[in-house]
This record gives sequence, structure tokens and C-alpha cells, in this order.
Amino acid sequence: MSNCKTHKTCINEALKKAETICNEKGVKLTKLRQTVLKLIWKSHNYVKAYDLLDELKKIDDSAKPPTIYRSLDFLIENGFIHKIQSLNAYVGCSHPQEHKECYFLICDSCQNIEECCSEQINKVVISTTGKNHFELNQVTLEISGTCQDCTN
Amino acid sequence: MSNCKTHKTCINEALKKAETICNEKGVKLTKLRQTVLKLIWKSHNYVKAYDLLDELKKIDDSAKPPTIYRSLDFLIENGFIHKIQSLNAYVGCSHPQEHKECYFLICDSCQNIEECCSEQINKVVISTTGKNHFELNQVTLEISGTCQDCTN
DNA sequence: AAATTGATGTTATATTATAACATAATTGAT
DNA sequence: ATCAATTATGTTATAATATAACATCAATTT
Ligand SMILES: [Zn+2]
Ligand SMILES: [Zn+2]
Ligand SMILES: [Zn+2]
Ligand SMILES: [Zn+2]
Repeated sequence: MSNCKTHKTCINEALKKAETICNEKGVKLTKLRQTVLKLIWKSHNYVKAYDLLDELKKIDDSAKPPTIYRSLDFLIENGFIHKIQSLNAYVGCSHPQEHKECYFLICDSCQNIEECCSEQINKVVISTTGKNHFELNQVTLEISGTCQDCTN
Repeated sequence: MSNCKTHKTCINEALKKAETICNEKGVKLTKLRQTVLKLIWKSHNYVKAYDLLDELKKIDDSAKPPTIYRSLDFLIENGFIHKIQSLNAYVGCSHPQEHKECYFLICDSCQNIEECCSEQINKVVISTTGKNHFELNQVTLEISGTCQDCTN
């Protein structure tokens, strides 16, 4: 995924989905939010907030930390991006509609992130938390390592 | 676990284990590091670095951020504590010897953390990353929600 | 004792994120 | 259309988290 051959499609799909979902929810994908989403979707790599801010400044000189963090908040709230907790970084969500308990494969070498859903992992998490009588709220599963492209 | 009835034992065990492991490894559990470890083990709740620093300052007025972060680094490196990535917080490791792929049950209500090992989760993670031809390095699994004590 | 290594002290600064308040744009009701 | 309420953005300041860099001190090795 490091060099995605069909990345224009990825971006277009992501933007289209975001628009659709916003319309359904009655929230607004403003120009700014769309711009930030595009910047995040520049690749499948994770991005840091202040790098994003630097990029945004090239477009809008007046951008400041709250500019970027507000957009990030909106995009996270609506499921269009995810925060990678172990890296304080952000990445586009590849399937905002059907997103459930996903996990992330994070390549230490190329910063590529693959977002996966595993019904199996989901089940195991639910069953083991159940055994602990723990009422589940949020699952953070982030796996770092080396992706296939970088291993070869 | 929120009100651990045998917490003195928890602390003593943690300190004893840390000493043993340090001796085996030939690294030093200095006075400072031991103090920080004790402060972290004050409870099973997670603690923030700067709160820890405030506590340490009560003992040693000259403590500064590097003081605490160096100790945290040492304690993490040697497996005596863990960093909770989703909270930028730290918690004592309940089983530093046999620690493998553990996960954390984090109570949003009482800040208690239970560290668990599940061979089952471990297996599923390995098998699903294998399917993705991903060479695993580090797994971060943090589950937030409400613990049994807080549900009742 | 001198040299090396490891630990701590100290100052400064980098990185990540939010509070607080002002202004502008949009929506919705009258 | 007008006003009020809400939502979004602009702006300044600061909070919270973490590390770099260099000085000093202590322990260990030669
Ligand atoms: Zn792509
Ligand atoms: Zn890679
Ligand atoms: Zn205890
Ligand atoms: Zn609880």
C-alpha cells in the first residue's frame, strides 16, 4: 500500500463518502474541513497535526493550531479519520460507513497504515472483556511493525 | 480492583520483582527510580507524568521534567511499568517477569487499570497480521470502559 | 589515580493540544 | 426581510506532554 497505484480513486472515494455521510447526518463538510481531509488523504501514511498545519498554511496563511485541531475533531467525530494514539498522528479512514472495531497495521519503516476489521479479533475482545465483567466503551488496537513492501 | 484490599502486598511484590530483575540484568534500581516506581504503584490507577512530578517534588524539591521522564524511560524499558498510549499515562506492570502481549482494561470512571494477558487475543493478532504479511513488532491494545466495581 | 561509563542536575526548548474570547456565516423562526 | 440563535472560523494566549543539550557527580574499570 506504500505506493498505492489507484490513489486518486482512494481520495475521491473518501471525499465522496464524507460528503454523503455529512448530508445524511445533516452536518457540514465545509471548505476548510474538506481541505484538511484532502491533506490527510494525500497518502495512506499517517500525518502529524503540525505537519498538516504547515501544509494548510501554504494554502491559507492564517491557519493556526485551533484551525487544524477543530477540523481534526470534526473529522474524527464523524469517522472520516482516526487518531493513532501510539503516535499522536492521524490517518484517513478507509471505510467510514461500515467502521466497527478496527485495528491498525502501522509500518515503522514507511509510515503506511492499513486499517483492518477482524470479526475474529472483535469477538475475542468482547469475550475476554466479558469474562472480566468489563463494560466496553472503546477499543484501541494499534500494531506496529514492518509491512510487506518494506520487508522485501 | 479499585479498592485493592491487599495493596501493600502489590507494592512490595512490585518492588521486590523489580529488584530481582534488575540484579539479573545488571542494571540499577537507584533510589530515585525506586521512589518513582513506588509513586506509580500508589494505586492500580493510571498516573500522569506531571502529577508524578508534583508528587516527587514533595520529596525532592529539585525534581524537574527530565527527572521523571528518565525514570519513566528506565522503568518502561525494563518492563516495570507501561505507558497507556491513549491517555498519555503510566501504570505499574503487574507481572514484569512473564509479560508478553498484554492488554489493558481502563476504567473511565475510576481510572483503575487491569492488565491482562490473553493467549487467545495473542493468537488472533498473530494470525491476522500473518494474513497481512505484516512483521509484527509491538501491539498496543487498550480497552476503555467501565469496570465491574463502577458498574454496580 | 586516571579513564570510562552511568546517573542525575539544570536550563532551555520542542511537540502536542486546548481555553477563551472575537467575529463571521448560516439557519430558522417571526 | 429581520432578528435571534446556532455553527464555524479567526485570533491570542497558554496548557500539557516530552526531549535536547550540556554540566556535574558517582560508580566501575583499568
Ligand atoms: Zn490509495
Ligand atoms: Zn512499509
Ligand atoms: Zn493492589
Ligand atoms: Zn472503575
